[in-house]
Amino acid sequence: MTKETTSRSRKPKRGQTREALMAAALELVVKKAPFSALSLREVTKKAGVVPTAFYRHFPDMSALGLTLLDESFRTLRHMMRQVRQEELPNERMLRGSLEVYFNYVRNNRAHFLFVSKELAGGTPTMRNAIRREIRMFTNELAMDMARFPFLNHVNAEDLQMMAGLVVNNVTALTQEMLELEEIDETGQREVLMTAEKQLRLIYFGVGMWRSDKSSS
Amino acid sequence: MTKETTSRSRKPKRGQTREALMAAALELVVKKAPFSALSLREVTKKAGVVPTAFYRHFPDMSALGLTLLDESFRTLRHMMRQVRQEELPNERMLRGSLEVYFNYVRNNRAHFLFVSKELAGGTPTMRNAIRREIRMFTNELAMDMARFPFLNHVNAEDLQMMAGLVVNNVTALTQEMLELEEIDETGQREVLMTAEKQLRLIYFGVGMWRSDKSSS
DNA sequence: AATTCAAGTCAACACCTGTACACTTAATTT
DNA sequence: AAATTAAGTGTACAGGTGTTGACTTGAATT
Repeated sequence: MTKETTSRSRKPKRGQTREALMAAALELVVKKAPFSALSLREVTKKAGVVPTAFYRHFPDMSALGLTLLDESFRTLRHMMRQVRQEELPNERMLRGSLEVYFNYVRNNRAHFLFVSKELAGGTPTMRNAIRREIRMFTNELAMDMARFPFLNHVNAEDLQMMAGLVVNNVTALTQEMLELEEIDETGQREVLMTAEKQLRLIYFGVGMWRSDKSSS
Repeated sequence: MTKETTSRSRKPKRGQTREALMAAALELVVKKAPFSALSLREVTKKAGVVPTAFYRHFPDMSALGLTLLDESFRTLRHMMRQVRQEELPNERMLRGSLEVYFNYVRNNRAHFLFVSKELAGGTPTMRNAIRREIRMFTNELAMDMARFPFLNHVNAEDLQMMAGLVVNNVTALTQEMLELEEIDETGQREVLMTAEKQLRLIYFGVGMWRSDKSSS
């Protein structure tokens, strides 16, 4: 009967203050300052809760930050997995993938803003966590490319280099996108078109690449 | 006689507190936190001066930030101008240019760290100022490329796109470089080599590019 | 029905923050 | 030599900060 919520560590039923705190922090990041500049007190205030209540859910602000980071990447990884398993990369699907990705960015603006700001300005712990996630994406992309017959003759190191090139650019374009107003659809379309051209250019370059000269 | 320092607004002779304040802020950015998280008081403390002395040189912290930004880009522009006027871009000089650039980054680590952190986490004013500078570099690179016979048939929009691709990547690699310890020369060499390969790949892609289909 | 306990409140603390104001001092101008 | 002025100091205040400890409360466990 009342056993819906199982065993120990029952979910917070009515008191979803934890979520409120995370949402408040995220909102402040969007419209005020980088996460590292937020104070515990203003987060709790925005969450409509007394400062000391914070400690019932997180030991300190940096713990909140790491939770937020985890949340951001968990959903992003999920989306990436879907895009990836659709088809092997080729020029045709490029446009589609980019549209899906940037649409996702658009719908998760707050999380991306949070990550983007912390990537450069966060604590070392935070920065390393983010860079590790990005490296994971790069690795997965490199693995996908390895399966592409077109690239049989390219060695692992160069595949990594190519994937890095793509990821670097998408990251930069994402940040460019985040700088645009939410309503600026023209600007967003422009970024998308630039992205497509840049990736196509990379695609051409990849086609010409020869992994000779070994790795001196 | 005593007229060495001219007319009004004489240079601060002994009291080079202004420079001390800027140096202190820069040092704190390197080893503590993004500029936006620094307090006026800790900057003055590190500069060995009483808090209220700050106001003799800057109206507030954000003014110090803008001055720091100006200083950062003034010397960077100077270096870029030298590199640029050497020769038209081609594959041979690529390695050399990259070495010069990354060497410069290495020798101005504090300034680059400052800019890198403010690019994402600074005030809107700060972010816009930085993005404007970067856009200027992109434009200049596009102009250089336009002079390249190889690229006669590429229209202006696409040149801009290509320059953007290069700048995006160099920016990302610069940040990667800044994450490395100052003593990690192996890592730095690796970044340099990756950079060279990535730009060469872009170079190949540029060679294949055709600006047809106009801009739909 | 009694008990336990997670999740909330309130009051208080020691500290750090930006800035105003009045004062000194040494150098430059007159 | 006298006057001015840029650049430094010390004190003070009102406000924000993280964190403590003791208290309340209502729902889940027993």
